[in-house]
Amino acid sequence: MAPNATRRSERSHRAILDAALELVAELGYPKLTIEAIAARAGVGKQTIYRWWPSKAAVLLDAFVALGERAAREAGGEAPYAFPDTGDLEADLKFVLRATVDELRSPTYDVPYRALAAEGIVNPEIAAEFVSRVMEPSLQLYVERLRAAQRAGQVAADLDPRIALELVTGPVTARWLLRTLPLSHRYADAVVEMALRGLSPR
Amino acid sequence: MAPNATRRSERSHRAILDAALELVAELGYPKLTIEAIAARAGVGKQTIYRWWPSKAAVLLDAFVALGERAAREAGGEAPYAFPDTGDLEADLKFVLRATVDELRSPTYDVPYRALAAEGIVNPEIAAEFVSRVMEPSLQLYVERLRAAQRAGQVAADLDPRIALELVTGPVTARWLLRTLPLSHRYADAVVEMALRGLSPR
Amino acid sequence: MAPNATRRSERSHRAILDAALELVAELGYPKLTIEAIAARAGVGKQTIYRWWPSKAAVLLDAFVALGERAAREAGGEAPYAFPDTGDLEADLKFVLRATVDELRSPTYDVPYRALAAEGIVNPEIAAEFVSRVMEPSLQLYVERLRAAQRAGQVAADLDPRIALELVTGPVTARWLLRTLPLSHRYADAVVEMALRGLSPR
Amino acid sequence: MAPNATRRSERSHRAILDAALELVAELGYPKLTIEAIAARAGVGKQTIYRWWPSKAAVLLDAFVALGERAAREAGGEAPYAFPDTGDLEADLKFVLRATVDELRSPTYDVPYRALAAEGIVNPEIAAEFVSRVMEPSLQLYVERLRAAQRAGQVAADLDPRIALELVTGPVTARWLLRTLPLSHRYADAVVEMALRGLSPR
DNA sequence: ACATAATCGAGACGGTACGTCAGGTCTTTTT
DNA sequence: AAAAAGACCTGACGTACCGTCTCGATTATGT
Repeated sequence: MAPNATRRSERSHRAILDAALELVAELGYPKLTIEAIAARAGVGKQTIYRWWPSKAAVLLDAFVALGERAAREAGGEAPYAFPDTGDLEADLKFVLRATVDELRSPTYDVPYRALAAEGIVNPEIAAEFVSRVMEPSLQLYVERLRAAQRAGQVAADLDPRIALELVTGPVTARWLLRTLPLSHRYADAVVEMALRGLSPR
Repeated sequence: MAPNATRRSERSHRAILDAALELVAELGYPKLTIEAIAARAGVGKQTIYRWWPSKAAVLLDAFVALGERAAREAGGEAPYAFPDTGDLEADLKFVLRATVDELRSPTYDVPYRALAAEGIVNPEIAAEFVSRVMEPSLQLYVERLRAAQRAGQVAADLDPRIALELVTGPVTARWLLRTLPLSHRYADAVVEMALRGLSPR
Repeated sequence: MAPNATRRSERSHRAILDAALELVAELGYPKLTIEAIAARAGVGKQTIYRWWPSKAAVLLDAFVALGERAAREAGGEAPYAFPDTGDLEADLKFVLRATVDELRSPTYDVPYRALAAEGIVNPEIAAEFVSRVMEPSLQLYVERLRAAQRAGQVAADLDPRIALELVTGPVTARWLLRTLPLSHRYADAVVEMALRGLSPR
Repeated sequence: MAPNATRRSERSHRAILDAALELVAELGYPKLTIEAIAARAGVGKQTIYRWWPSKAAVLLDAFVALGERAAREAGGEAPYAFPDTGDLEADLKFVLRATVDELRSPTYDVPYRALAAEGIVNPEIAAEFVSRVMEPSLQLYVERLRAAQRAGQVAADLDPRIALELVTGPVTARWLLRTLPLSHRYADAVVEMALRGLSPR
């Protein structure tokens, strides 16, 4: 029943992930089909069904692989580093602007959205998506915020895991629901408000 | 070409919306089909295609109608009022806790998620969803925040349309991506952090 | 469940039967597929599955329709007449030679064989095949033999339903199993032996 | 290319033939698959493809082996003897009744039919089937009929190869096409008619 | 009051993709 | 060298829905 992973064809594996990303970009997620992925990858449908339960699972693997490849190509040493210049506001703005850029780049936007949409409706995919895509970067926020707490730049009694959402939540929500467009200006405004709070000083 | 809305069968219209909500709750959005809606509503498929372009559009109408019905049954006069007790923090917590409750009730959760998921991938639905479902309630935040600014409880130079997202964004993001569970405690923490900011005072 | 036959598309019906006969001639029965029939007929697969349970059933209908068409084109009055010149031996030879010709003509041979083969392994098809294709012609033998009994040319105590098989059985068996080739000479020999018997007179 | 038969595993060979017969009895010929045979025989698929070109070929070998085994178990010396009591009619009835019994026994019926069906549509299998299964027994008829001719019980000018078909053809045809059921009574009637002929004496 | 035209329920149709099965080839490891 | 195991590409299966279309049957005015 369970296939023997040691005999898996690495050639086909790669081709499937590549085809999935290409096709989701060309057609959009709803028109992405397993049949088309198989055809584009030059692979039998069964080879996809043998290793993945759904098109969402394929796309998730493809997206994670894309991230890994990008990381490998970019900085060799510090793949997912969060800057720490000592200036928390500047660091948060830098990262949040980078996030906005990523969310607006077509390479990431389409599969990212697709996986988010699938996850909204499909808890298993959501769990995988969160643990493999979201959490690793969120964890970097936690670490940076803890450093800021140690430096006295963030109130010591705050839960950093919640604090981070004050910064990322607004951007994520805007991006997903398209209530209003994302911009660097918006990222900056969110960081400033989050740090200073709404109440006047 | 364009059907004459005055001749529309109100009976069928209602039956379709009801069937859509029932079925999305029973089967989940991906397994919801126009054919099943038609069968459950005792209606020809064409009657659905005549009035709606997609299952998402049907569900959106059904969901809006559900909201209107609920509002009609609840408070007769002020359907979507935002409390203003003078205590901004209390008012925000009250509303945000209510939002959390709504997002966790199965009646709302399933179709709400479905529409959000569709919107993520389908800009037209997103636009309709935002303008008919999201914006009306967000606008209430804007008004309440403006009142708070007049009362000197919120910094006067802040854009209330962005400020509100500091409060709602984290909740929306958690709900959509299921990073961590929603709770009243979380709602309170978000309001407190948003008002006071992360930096120590 | 059961489709409404009054709404059936006569256009598609014909196209399917025609395509089935064409394709079985081109590819042979084992390579005949419902998918190919649908494609050739310009029809959705479901339209075939709606009206027939299997490719054998399609082919059976197609073959019967072919026979009816041929009969309509040939003699308008007596579609399946058995000659009665008074000379039983001559009449039997005439009919058996015609049978041999038919069995050797590619138009009939391929689908005929296919249906026989399917029937051998599939009793439902066999029953339909026998009642719709075989029995009508065998019944003509019965009538002719009864006439011959009345005329004193065939022993009165013989069961004509069995007697006929003495004539047709050898031809059918040779044709199906391909033990030896069919020919007019063989047809004549069978008729002569059947009438006179193997024992010397 | 051509495998070396001396290194062939007799164990696997037997297991494959046994599995083929078991499975064709359980599932019927159309649902018999090479994969199932391999699984049942505890054998790799390639081991089947190495030695046989098709499932029909496997089944043919299995069926022949079955016959040989039965013959070995039954009479040791004269495996396929045709009785010659001097009474041709009795001898033919005896053999034809035995044939009817065999054709009605499930052990033989299913694979026999399967091979016949395959042969009808596939001339190569037909040729092998005829030469290995049919002809050996038909040859016995030829010899018996020749003896009868020498004894003056059969007209000397008849071709025994055709004469035999007058007896076996009707039975074979009935069996294959299932026009009417086989029985000892039917076998007897056929023998009587074949010997005496249809014409009155 | 009735003719008439649009809507309605029903569902057949040409399609596309589904997820599964098996065919026949190929490769890896074991005997 | 052959065998057991099974991954692979291929192609067909039979099913589910899509969105379009054609049918009477049923409203629901607008003359």
